[in-house]
Amino acid sequence: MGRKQTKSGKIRLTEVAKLAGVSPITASRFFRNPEALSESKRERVDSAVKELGYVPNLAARALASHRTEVIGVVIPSLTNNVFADVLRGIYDSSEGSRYSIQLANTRYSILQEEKLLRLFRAQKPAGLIVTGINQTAESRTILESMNCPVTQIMEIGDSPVDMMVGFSHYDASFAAISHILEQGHRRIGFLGARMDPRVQRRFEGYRDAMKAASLFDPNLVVTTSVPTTVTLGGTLFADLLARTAEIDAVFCVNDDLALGVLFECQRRQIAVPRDLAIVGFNDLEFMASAVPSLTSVRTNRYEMGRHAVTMVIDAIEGRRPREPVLNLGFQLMVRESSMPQTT
Amino acid sequence: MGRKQTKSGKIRLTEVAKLAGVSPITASRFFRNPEALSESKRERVDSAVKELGYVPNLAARALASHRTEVIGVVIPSLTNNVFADVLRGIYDSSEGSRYSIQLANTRYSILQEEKLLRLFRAQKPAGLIVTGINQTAESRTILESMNCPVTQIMEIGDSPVDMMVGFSHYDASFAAISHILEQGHRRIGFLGARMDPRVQRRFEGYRDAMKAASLFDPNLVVTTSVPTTVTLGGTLFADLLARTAEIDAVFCVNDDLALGVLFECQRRQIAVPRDLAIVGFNDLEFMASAVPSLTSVRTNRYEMGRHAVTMVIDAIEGRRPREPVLNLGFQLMVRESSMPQTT
DNA sequence: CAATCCGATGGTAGCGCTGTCAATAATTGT
DNA sequence: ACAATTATTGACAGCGCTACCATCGGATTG
Repeated sequence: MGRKQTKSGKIRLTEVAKLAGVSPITASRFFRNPEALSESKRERVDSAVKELGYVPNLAARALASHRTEVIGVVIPSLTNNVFADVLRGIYDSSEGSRYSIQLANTRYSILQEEKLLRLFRAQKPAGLIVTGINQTAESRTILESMNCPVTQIMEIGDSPVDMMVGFSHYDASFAAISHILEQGHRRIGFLGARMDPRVQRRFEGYRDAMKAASLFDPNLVVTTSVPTTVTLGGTLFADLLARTAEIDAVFCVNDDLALGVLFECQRRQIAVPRDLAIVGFNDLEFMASAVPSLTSVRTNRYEMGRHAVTMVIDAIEGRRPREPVLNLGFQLMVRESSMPQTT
Repeated sequence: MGRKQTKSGKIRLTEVAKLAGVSPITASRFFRNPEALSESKRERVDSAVKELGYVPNLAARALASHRTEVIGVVIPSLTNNVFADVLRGIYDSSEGSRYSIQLANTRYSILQEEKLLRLFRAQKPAGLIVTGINQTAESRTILESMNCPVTQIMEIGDSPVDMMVGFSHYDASFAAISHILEQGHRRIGFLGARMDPRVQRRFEGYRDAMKAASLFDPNLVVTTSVPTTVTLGGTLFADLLARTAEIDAVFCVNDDLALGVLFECQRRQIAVPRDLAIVGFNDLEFMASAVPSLTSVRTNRYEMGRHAVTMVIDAIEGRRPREPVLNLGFQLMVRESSMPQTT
């Protein structure tokens, strides 16, 4: 790391420049555009930086350049496992770049989102990653006025603000229901909690797949605006059973609910999959090791985070993608809970 | 929000001051120390700010004041549910304050931690929150040279760098084992994954409780450095069974492992709690709704996050706590998995 | 060989705010 | 009533960096 700054005090770019025998502005260019320097100067500055242990003052840089090296990330929840994976992808791929991540949590409130976006605008971020495609008109206006690359994540749709990485929740849900139907089930319940826009789209996939088979029945649908928990899965399932006794299968909008349903089945001695098939969504890790193992829809959350950051950074640096919308797809992970019963 | 800045361009503090009929420095003080202004000026500046929709330039502020309004947070994992709760507490209580959170992830590497702390030091944060008490000597030196309040979270110990919020993993674990022993179990297995310092301390609590009862046996201990998953819980349990057939109970260092053990028991037709008691750690939400419901040690993670931020902000603003170490304790949540069998 | 262009470098002038300290006004004590 | 004290306020001078434009050889061109 080179010799630490001694009593002399602050190491500024000027000091580096002096030691390297160049002008401060040349030293500055060393950081921002090293290719513009001649080989010799580049090396001289480089060794001066190391020698002095120089660390750039980000505030000064931001003030002078009217830009920051911050990528804002707006997500609706910190607790939801789904976002943990996305965040990991985001932090992993921001590491090693010059950009730092600034996280903000809307708690599923679009008004809070507006407020946060306004805050971000004031800080002039280099780029922005926002969750979903259902911003308010005002939020969209803010995003468009930001003058920086924006990536919407978690889902895809027409009319991106700028770029998008995600997958179709509708298609994923439709595929899951098709699979359940193929197993011969007719009465497929739908369990939904916190009906945010993406969950809403999963419902639409369910509804359309059921309607296509002429099997849609509103009595099969149980939803709530309450946030998801495992316990809630059991509760919703109990509600469903209370409403209609004949149930072949249950599609849960996420894996926590599915696990809750499994536990409730165990409590009620309902054999899975013999008496009831269960399918979840997201494919959290525990789904594979439950007994019976639980079918789910795998989504590429970590990759979503990684791509979002890469796309934003590329765009900041002028490398715009050919296609602004990146569909990461999904995979149906068929497991025991929805398979023809074995043994 | 007042009239937006029109074509006129940038709204600087100078513009606000002009409109309010005061000097720029007075307007500046309006933000940093409003009580120092006379009632009348304060109102005049306040309405000028609203009138113009003024937003302070944080970079300029940081450059001039040699400080930022950033609280750095260093955690070892983004995926671990435990930290999700802590983070929620942190973000919740930083909201509404002037401070913003800068998150960094060490991935359980103490070298990475050193590197991140060095990075933070360069940015002169207003305060810092770091996980655990096992920093390297170098990390401690960096922390001490930071010249800002530091709170260590997740556990407590002697010799805080500055402040601490957490609980004793040793005591919590000891209490859990004592409870299992009280149920009459003698052969209590220990299952541990990713043996980070806090998990290590849980092991020590287990070991000492077992030794006190003259029941400690190294064959009962199965650990790995692999990160925790539910599936891993099953695997470790299988390993334990392969090693010693006689097992009364299993203590898992976290709830994911405990759930994995439960699933493995279901696979092997081992009745819980009749044939085996299971106790986890953290008390994640699903523990209460598993079948049978699973005993765990509840920790106050959200509160830990909240307190950490509050303590740091208070310290930044000169309100130092009387006691630098805050013990948030734990509660043993006794459930079916460790109770005398019913029915 | 002058005209042109280009890559590499430097000088000047702030970016928008606050630390420091001095200056002024208001208040108090004796 | 007058000095001493305490609240308010302001002037000045940067903080450390980069945008912008100017400069200056040297390569390219017809």
